[in-house]
Amino acid sequence: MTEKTVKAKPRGAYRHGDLRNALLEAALDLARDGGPDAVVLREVTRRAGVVPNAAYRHFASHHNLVQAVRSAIIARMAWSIEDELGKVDMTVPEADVAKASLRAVGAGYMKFALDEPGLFRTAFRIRDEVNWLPAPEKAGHTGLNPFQLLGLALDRYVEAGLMPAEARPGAEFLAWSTVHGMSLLTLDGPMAGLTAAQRHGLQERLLLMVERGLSMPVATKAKR
Amino acid sequence: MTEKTVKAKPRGAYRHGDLRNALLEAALDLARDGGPDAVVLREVTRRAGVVPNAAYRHFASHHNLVQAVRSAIIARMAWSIEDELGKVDMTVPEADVAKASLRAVGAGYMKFALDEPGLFRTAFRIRDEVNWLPAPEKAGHTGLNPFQLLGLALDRYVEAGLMPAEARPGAEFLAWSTVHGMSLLTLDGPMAGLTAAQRHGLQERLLLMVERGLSMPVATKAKR
DNA sequence: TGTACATCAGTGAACGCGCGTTCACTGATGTAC
DNA sequence: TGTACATCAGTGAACGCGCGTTCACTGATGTAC
Repeated sequence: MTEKTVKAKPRGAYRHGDLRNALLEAALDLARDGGPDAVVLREVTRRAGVVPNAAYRHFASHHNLVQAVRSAIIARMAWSIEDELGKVDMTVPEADVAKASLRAVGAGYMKFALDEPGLFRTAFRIRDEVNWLPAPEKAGHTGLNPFQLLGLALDRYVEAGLMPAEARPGAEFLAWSTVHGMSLLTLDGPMAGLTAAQRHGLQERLLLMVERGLSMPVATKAKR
Repeated sequence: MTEKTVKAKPRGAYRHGDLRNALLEAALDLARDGGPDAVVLREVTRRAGVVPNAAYRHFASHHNLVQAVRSAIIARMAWSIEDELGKVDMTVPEADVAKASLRAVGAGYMKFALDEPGLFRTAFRIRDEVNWLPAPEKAGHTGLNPFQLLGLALDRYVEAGLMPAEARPGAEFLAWSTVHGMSLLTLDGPMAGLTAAQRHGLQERLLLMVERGLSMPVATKAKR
């Protein structure tokens, strides 16, 4: 099989056509199966059926490739959230829409983590260098990234009168912390051994906790 | 400096005496400065002034060493939590003690993450293989590990009547998720850019959110 | 419509690197007599 | 108290590995005339 390498190489392989995307796709496959450490430049090119240094026509370095992978993963996470948001019944009263929207964001986030543990781990092992600024390659179909989708849901909370306006700044971090933490504890931590039913129960309680927590007034003494 | 390697090698280096601990200490230093990827067997032995394979007298493999490092880190995290618990005023009413205890656990956890980012990342990148069972090498001065300390604080919650007994099971995961998530967002995520004051404000709100969230009754429909 | 040419995506070979791990060894130490 | 000996912690040398990255190249493709 490996002895006839010449055969394996399609002769018309010059001008791949869409190598950049092929590399990115291969890298995502590796991340999906093996997490961040599996995203190895040489293996990526191997999968794309190309010589290792060919990657340098499209990515300045391995590090560069990995950052692109990360962005692609964040975009997919946005899809997952958008999926859940799409299920929200918009015909109910404003406050219920707001609650359901926030839940959808949290649920979509955790769903993505559980469905794609390799991708999730990859996205969060690697530090984002562009300081979490909005960028098109991280956005979902709506053009918004997960952080922005969360922000929107929280805005609805305020508009619906569910959250005091002065509690709005920073609320993303409270909400995000909880679902992010639970995702990680489920993937690699002490929650890994739970059944799906137990997990769902806890997710439910967690989202309810956030719902209530956000409605509370901000303590003034916190200003110090 | 490096030319006279002979000089650098203390002649009486046979029988190091406490090499296992020296290796562990060196590995912790590496983890502290460089995170999980910095815990490299050869560098660990270099720091201990010993030849690479000497490590194999004390650890079966690199992986084994890393697990030992992980346990040591968890123990230190327990110390940090115990520190905070030690500050709790025990003369106040039971309910206030319970609240303060839970806060102390959360605060100690986040404090450790921020004070020792390298150690924190190391402990949570590596999957625990023994399924999070209590083990002496992960315990703090009280003989309890962080998870157990959290459990105790929650027990007090129930005893003080702050939490319905049926909400107790799994409550660790709700509480842990929040502080774990915030720790990570602060270290490597979008909260990295915040000022210390902003961080403290959010930590405060987060702990308050947990406090309230735990007091709520468990929805029966969650049983499905 | 046909030919000459510049472009530049992918090739082929090689590099230096540090890693984890193995093997047979040596000689300081503690123990038994 | 002194000698013989077994133990075993640390040595020295070597291994194979896959990695990211570099260099000079080649030849299919699109463009200009």
